[in-house]
Amino acid sequence: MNIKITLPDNSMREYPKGSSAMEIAKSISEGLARNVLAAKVNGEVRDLNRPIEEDSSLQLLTWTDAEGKSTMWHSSAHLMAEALEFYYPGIKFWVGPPIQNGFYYDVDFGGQAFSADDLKKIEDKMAELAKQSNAFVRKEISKGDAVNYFTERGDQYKLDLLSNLEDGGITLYTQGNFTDLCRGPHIPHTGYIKAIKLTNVAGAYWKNDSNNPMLTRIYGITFPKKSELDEYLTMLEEAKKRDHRKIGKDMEIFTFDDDVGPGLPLWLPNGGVMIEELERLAKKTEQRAGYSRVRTPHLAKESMYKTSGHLPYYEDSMFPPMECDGEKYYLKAMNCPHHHKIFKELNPSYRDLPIRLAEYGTCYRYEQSGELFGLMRVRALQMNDAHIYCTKDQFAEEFNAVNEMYLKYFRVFGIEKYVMRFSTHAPEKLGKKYVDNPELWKQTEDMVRQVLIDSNIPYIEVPDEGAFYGPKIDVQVWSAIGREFTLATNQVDFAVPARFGLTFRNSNNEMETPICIHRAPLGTHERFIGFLLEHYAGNFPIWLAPQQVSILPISEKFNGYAKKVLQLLRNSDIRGLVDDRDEKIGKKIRDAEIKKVPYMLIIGEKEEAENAVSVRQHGKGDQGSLPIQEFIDRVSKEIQELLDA
RNA sequence: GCCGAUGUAGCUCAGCUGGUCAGAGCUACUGAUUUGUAAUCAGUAGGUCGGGGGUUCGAAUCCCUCCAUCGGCUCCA
Repeated sequence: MNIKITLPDNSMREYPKGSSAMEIAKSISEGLARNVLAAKVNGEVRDLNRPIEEDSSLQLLTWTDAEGKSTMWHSSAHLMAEALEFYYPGIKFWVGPPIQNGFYYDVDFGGQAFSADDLKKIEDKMAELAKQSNAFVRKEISKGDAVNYFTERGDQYKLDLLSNLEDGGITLYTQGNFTDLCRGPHIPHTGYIKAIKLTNVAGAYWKNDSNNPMLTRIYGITFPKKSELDEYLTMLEEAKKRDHRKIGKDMEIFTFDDDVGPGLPLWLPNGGVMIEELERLAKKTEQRAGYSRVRTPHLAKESMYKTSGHLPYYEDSMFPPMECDGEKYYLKAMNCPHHHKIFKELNPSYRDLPIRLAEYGTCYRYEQSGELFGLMRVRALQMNDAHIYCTKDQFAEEFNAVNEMYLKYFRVFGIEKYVMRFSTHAPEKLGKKYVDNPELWKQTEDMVRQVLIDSNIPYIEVPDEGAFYGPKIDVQVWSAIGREFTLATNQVDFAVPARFGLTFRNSNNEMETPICIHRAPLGTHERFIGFLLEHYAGNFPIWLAPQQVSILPISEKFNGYAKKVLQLLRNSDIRGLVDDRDEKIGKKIRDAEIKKVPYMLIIGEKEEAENAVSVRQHGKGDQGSLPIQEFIDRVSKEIQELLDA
């Protein structure tokens, strides 16, 4: 009897019932059969050698398919487990999934020491086992037999997994001397794994719960070709060079100091310039969009955070309070309550709405010490914050305008890869995790969703991740080295204004509670500049570059003219420096290139005589000579165009 | 906070199992040189080897502890 197999190109072929995907691959081409790792049968990824019993659609997965990679990495995790068990008999395994780059396995070493120094011998053992081309053998087993098997081995972890599995469809996989409870699928045999790198070892809580004991998590990655591993390692090296902590140090953007404290960044002069430029951009953009700027203190009394409802939920993330005149004061971890107080003072009528209060507010959050990470996770942060108070009728338009602002910023910064993470509520948790107002949840979520759809913004919807007071959108971006960041956040709040008793007088002369939109398109200076450092690898667009022009006199004789040029640049708000060291021009150029200064002006006898400058552009080389004023006009125009994107 | 690792001049790093181990390059400073598109030469200066305690005749090197950083976990802008 034959079955019909439909391939991705919609062609159909007939095979005897019970043919395996591998046999089908061989029938198509030898080359394909050599490269195929797993098969997608009717949408389910499966082992290649499992017989196919009915008419099916079939996709043969290779290394170029994400699912092909995952299958290989999952199998690699098993291979690693086998190597680990060889050296550390009796250790217990939790789970070993494939991840974005490679795989890990969580291991309980039962008190035996294991460190990064031991990775090499495991790698070598894995290579040895891979060469044996041991088949991954799938075996269906009843739940009872499985429980017996793992009880006998005293494996509480696999028993825990089993307790959540239904009888039927439970499978074991064995390769060489290692057997694991596993749903599969796997590659046919270990010989497919040609290059192995165990990247690091770390602790991880069992079931990701910090109340549970820690297991040892070992990360690794494998490839079907040695050359691909080399490429991957080179890529990691490159990523290291773009790390914002390294660039930030090299370019003197920021630093930390033991005496100041962990997570409290000091912005060096170059970082100060970037902050000034970002704030200038934000203020201008917000001014045009009808925002009002306010300023609020860095602390407030305990009572305000009780009113806002932040204290009970947020106390652990706030710095401990300071006692003063018999009162407790907290450093602010968010600007919202202060802004709410301002709204209240304004006592507006519906004719005054929307009211948009903006502030680059400084907040302090007591992040756990292990969470601090360069500029990305800090304890003092300045947020591009604003709160928009509007009526229900105004909400969609206001929300859309906020989105437009996000998109403008993405253009200015050349951010092409982004996703909006739209977090909604979970109906069954109304009244617990979420404010109990189903109509408003539905209404605001529908409006937000519609704005996202209308503006054609890529987004993913995540249920049960909203704030307690409303749905929110987090902007996910990816830095050039592939690190994912939540850059900015945008939240709808229909609850806290009520807690503060915020009202406006509507057209019927009744008091009504406004909806509040929290938004911070540029996130915080800390995280945003951290992101920009990696995004641009320090090669900032000229408007943002701490130093825009380096003036390089050929010899000391021209230092005077160089200073004159510098003053002209400064008069036109262009940031420059004269390199008047007693060095040769080649050296000065080299140093300016390394510092990634966008423009270098080489100045000698000819330039001084002609009131000109010789322009060299970073990364592009000699651009010829220009009259000074022409250069200034060109730079000013370039800056304007970048900001008007 | 938890698991693991690391911490030597402003920067990048040597310094193996305790005894000329306090070093190199870059930077900075001084002098010579006065230079045309990615490194001129020479000299000088710089560190109680993260802090504190201990073991030892002797510790950057071994032990304890604290701090910070890094890789993860948890958490998040």
